[in-house]
Amino acid sequence: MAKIHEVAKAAGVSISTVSYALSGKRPIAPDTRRRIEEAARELDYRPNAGARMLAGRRTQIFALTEPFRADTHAPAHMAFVLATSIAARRYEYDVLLLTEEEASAGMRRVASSGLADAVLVLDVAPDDERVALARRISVPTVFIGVPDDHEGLVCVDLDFEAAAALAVDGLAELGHRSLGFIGHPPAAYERSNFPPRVRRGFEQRADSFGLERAVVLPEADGPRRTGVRQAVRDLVEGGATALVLHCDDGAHAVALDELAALDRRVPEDVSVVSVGATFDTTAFVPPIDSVPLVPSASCELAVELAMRLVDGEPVEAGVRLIAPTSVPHGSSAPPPPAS
Amino acid sequence: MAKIHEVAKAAGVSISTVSYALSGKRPIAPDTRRRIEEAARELDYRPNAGARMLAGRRTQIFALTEPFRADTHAPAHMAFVLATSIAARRYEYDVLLLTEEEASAGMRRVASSGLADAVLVLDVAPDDERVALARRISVPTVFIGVPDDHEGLVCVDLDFEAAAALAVDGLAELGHRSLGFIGHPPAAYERSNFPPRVRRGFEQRADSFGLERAVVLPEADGPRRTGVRQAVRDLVEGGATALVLHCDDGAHAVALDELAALDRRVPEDVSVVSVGATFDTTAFVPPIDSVPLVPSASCELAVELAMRLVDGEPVEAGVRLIAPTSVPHGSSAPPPPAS
DNA sequence: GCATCGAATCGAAGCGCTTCGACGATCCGG
DNA sequence: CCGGATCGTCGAAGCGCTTCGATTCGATGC
Repeated sequence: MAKIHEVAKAAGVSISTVSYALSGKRPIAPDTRRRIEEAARELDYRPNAGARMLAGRRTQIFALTEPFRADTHAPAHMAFVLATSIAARRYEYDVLLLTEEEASAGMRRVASSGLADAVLVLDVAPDDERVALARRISVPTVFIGVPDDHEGLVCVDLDFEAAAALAVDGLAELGHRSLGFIGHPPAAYERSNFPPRVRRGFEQRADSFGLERAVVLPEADGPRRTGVRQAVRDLVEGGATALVLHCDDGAHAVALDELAALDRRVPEDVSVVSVGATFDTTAFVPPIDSVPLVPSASCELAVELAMRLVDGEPVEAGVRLIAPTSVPHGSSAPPPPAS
Repeated sequence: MAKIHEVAKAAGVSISTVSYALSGKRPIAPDTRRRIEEAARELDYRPNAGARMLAGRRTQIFALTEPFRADTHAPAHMAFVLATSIAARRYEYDVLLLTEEEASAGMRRVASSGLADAVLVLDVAPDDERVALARRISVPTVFIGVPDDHEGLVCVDLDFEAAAALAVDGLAELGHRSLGFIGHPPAAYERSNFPPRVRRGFEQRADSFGLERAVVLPEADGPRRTGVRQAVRDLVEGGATALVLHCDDGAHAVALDELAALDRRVPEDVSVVSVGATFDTTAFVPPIDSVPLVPSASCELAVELAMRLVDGEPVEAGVRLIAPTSVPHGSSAPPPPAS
């Protein structure tokens, strides 16, 4: 743990010159800068974090609040945490993780102790308590997800409605007239902000095309997933020629398994499209068309906005919706000729 | 963001008195302390993190390095991160998350900038590069997991060998003479430190009882998990009357499904015991006996050791293995009478 | 040849806290 | 009733850095 003073001595300059050389905030003669950089490298010098925070009024830390509730879908959440942390590092920021009840209490604590320059909010609930908190604290806050009441907040998210609509578009274009939708368990529609948006997007776009549509939200009924199997059967037997899936990877696998059990080929007999998946839909048999939820897209934008706020640049409050893209893998085709 | 100076003025004392009253490091008259606490509460005062770090030589931060590799089993890793963060909060510590390549680079960075008081290492590989790093940096480091070369390191982990042995004990006592073992995919035995330990524990204990045993490490072959199904069939048809499972929850579910498909009842025809599971084995049908891996146990011990190191108390280097416990749920029984 | 200017560097003042040593007041024993 | 503990409180010295204003020096213009 070398100190700036030692670097200064080694390079034969004053400590302020070292500081300016390393931060680049004032011009330094090329030769001097070289000597300083070399000394710093040799001593493995890094500015002391505490001193830097105190003097520089920057902590270089983002607080990431992510409740990690017991029933959360771990892989997706992990993907967001990872994506945020990678995006933050691009700006030389570290990520402080606030989980569970600390997601709120920690947010307050971190804000009033000045431990973080900004707060990023993940796993947003429709009536999230962190919304009120965000309005109260003086630390810039960015939501990755859209709470019901988002007045005055900065929010970033995939345009889930458009994503579902995009899936419907593709199927309608292929000639499908009757679509089935398999969603998350009903509880997810209370707890999370996005499942209702996907459902709405599906329903509204299907309606606008005058398509028949049916929505099933199977319960999470243990590892056998009988709910999902039943849903597939009901939808297919009800005449759906295409399924739109917005559920976890296990449910995807089970749905495909059930289609196979029913002797329906994908895509010849039934088309399948996944919406809002964070996992790899090419790992299924067959690979599934996807309108994915890309964590890095949301997180990078969120981090960029957070940086702008930290830098005091003007950032308009409001919801930034990221346009979805469709990634085909051959799991949709025209419907079979009516039997 | 009130400052200590404002609290002092509000309470009519000097700032050092405020500091001592709030930290409890010197006796303060009860009445004075009350006034100070009240003022602090009213102003929502929290010591500035940077100033505290600088003056107090404590950052109140643990760095948690967790690579989060793409192929890691998200739920288990999330459970460890969560457990660590909860354990840390008990000591008023926050957790800084270092993922991916930052797991190593960040460890170095954090150590030399004094951003964290200690480093906790998760998802330990047998030949983990963080081992060398840990020896080089001056920040106390605790491993949750046991790398091959752990000379001089402080490591904490479940005693996986004993866990597998415990499962074998139970089955042997019930009279089973032939055991099957379903493990993780072969790659996991290179990448992670604990699968080989479970396997070894199983084999050695089975051998010491003179039991027949067979080990299968099914490939992760996509959502259909045909490898696991095949493994179950092979083992059962090979005469195993009990299965020891050390694999992810999906494989558990598939294994049970396959047993049902084979018309083998659990536990009447085949006993099933899970080893090292972080998930809830009572969610299966039927609920499965478990010798679980309890993240909070490892993480709490790790955090306690880290605290001792931070406090300069003597901590002996070495591996601390946590004794396993068996949690029966009715999925094992005596083997069926020989047919 | 002298005032002027810009570039490069330096010194010193904090940032907000913890902690050390000191000090006044109160208490006790003798 | 005085000397010495003891208790509670205070002032001031840092912690290691950033940043502001000042200074130095060679180059430039007139």
